[in-house]
Amino acid sequence: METTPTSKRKPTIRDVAAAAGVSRGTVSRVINGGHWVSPDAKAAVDQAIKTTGYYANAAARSLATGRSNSVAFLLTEPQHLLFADPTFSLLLRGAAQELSQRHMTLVLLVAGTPEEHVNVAQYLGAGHVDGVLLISSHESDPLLESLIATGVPTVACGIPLGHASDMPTVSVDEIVSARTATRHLVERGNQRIGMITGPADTPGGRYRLVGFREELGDNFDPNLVEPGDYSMASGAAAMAALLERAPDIDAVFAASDSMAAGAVGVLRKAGKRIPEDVSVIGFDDSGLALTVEPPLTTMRQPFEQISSEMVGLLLHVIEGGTSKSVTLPTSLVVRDST
Amino acid sequence: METTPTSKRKPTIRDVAAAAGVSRGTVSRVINGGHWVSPDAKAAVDQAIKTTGYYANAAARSLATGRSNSVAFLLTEPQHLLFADPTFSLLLRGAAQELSQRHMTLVLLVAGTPEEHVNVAQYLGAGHVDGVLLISSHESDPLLESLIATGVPTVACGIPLGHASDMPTVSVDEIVSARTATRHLVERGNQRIGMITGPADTPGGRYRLVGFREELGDNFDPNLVEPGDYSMASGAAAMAALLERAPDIDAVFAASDSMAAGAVGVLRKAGKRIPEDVSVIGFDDSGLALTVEPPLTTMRQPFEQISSEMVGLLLHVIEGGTSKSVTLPTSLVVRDST
DNA sequence: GTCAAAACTGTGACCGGTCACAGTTCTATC
DNA sequence: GATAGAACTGTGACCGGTCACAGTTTTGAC
Repeated sequence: METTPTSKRKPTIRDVAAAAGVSRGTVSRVINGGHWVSPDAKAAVDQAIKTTGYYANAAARSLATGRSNSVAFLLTEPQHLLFADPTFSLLLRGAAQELSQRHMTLVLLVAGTPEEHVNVAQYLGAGHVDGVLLISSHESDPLLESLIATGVPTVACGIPLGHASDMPTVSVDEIVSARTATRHLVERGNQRIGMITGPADTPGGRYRLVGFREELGDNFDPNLVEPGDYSMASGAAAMAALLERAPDIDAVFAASDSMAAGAVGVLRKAGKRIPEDVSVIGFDDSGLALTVEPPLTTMRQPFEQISSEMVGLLLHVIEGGTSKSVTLPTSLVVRDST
Repeated sequence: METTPTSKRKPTIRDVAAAAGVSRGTVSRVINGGHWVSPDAKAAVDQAIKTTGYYANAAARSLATGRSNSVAFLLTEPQHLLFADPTFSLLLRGAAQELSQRHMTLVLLVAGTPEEHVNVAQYLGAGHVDGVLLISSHESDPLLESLIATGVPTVACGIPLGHASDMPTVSVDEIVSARTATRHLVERGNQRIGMITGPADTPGGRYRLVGFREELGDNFDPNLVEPGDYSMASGAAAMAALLERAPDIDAVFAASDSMAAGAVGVLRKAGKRIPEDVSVIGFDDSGLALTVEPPLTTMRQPFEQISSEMVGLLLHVIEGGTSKSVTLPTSLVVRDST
């Protein structure tokens, strides 16, 4: 302990007030924008803050104001899927950035196991955060109920199945996007088009399949549909199943880039050339798309915009504004896999 | 608004006390373990908590106890590198899991830009978290100084250059690991072994090169070393540079799997077969290693253990315990790229 | 020179918990 | 049946801010 300048307890607003020769109230005013305080007083306080090394105590402030200036980024996936999906990372990065610009903090909450569910419910109930960014939600998720019950402001990414109108959402038009992807394959002349879907209890899992089916119309063959869970491994497994059931398959639409990447691996091992023998299109444009050989054609989701819109909406609701939902467009990115 | 049970303000400990017919103190005791309270009183309080829907207010508790029951997961990389590196995700997941088991919360802080640096310093200064998990630190990082200055308990991942003894750390033996990787290539009979290093101002960037050089001894050729920044793109660029400078290169050791993956892409495009023409070994075993074709031989870092040790050490320091550092072993995982 | 409004400042109450301490009841022991 | 100690309970002070309000000074218009 050669250096012991940390010996004393942290300075409080009273210490600063004393040092500056003013009252607590004046110091508080300076901290919060400095309106209605004389230049002299402000200068003295600024100086005192510097010399004392003062930081406003977060807990005390929260207690007094009822605001915490932080929001939760809530993931409800089982752990092993969480970070496998680059989608989350993109949203996380975007949200963190957007929030930090507004001097708010992102608290990452993971509610994978039932045990964690109660932890999280407790945490949110304790008023630890001002709002919640709900990232992935499966149908009839119990957490959704308790979120609605506690009344904490929430914005969902994608429209939670069964709770379409319970909270503001930011989403892409799944059906239109899926139709665009499917049409792209049709226009390329593919005849036997398969699909690897996401879980049926997620909006992306359900509605991308709807779009796929709608676009194919009479050519839709339920035998060419295989479910996955968005992970690369599940994409590989699904592709293997499809290949076995329908060796003549000449194109596949995967509901995520990860699954598309898994599918590509299987196809290559099976001796198929991409796109000559089988075309592959993914969904997300998650950065992974470029690392696959060949680079994936995919439906680009505007993640930057999604996270920024989510934060914007959430803050608006927190401030007491009325809630509304936003739908953003996707775009087809053609690369070498089709 | 068909259901409006959320109308009234949240119940406080006083409401619970009143409902249970006991005092605030007794309620507080029940919440915190229930010692020294009669079974009758405890039952009444438990019941009252349920009927009122009470949750202890986090801010009030923090203010009174001086603890926040949350720790920061602090990243200091520029944004674009952050989530490209799967390493972070692994550590994040591990830490979140470990903390949630102890009913603590993980707060993700990103300090990429200088502006974010001051935000973060402020946040930490405000006592918002009980401790900090410092993930990636470049030499002479200003944030490091302010961390040390504010005296907030911190545990670093990897030994921060220039601050070796200023805080507890959890790390792997970089030099030994790099020697093991290099020896593997030598034992395979490779003669012209190159290396793609990490940034020289990070411990992994510096010491993995040291190990590489030590192991090669007189066979070390500085011409076969090219720096990267751990990203896939930088790995590709470095590999291209090496290939141009030394077309006879027959093996390459990359300081991360991401860079190895980038290198593999370039090698394949250059018509090199892996491992017949050029062997590639990575570092991390980050999950990416398995997605590369061929699957990467790599040095496995025990991320699960690293994050769990970090959390353990940090909590120990927070509780006032003495600090110590931990070094964990890596292991060679041989796959098809060597 | 008067007076009202604007600009500035200080004070006490309050946010919702925890904690130390004092007070009460219950048990066990001699 | 007195007494010590353990088990249990309630009270007031306190954590460190914010806020409403009251009080003081300055400004400007007539």
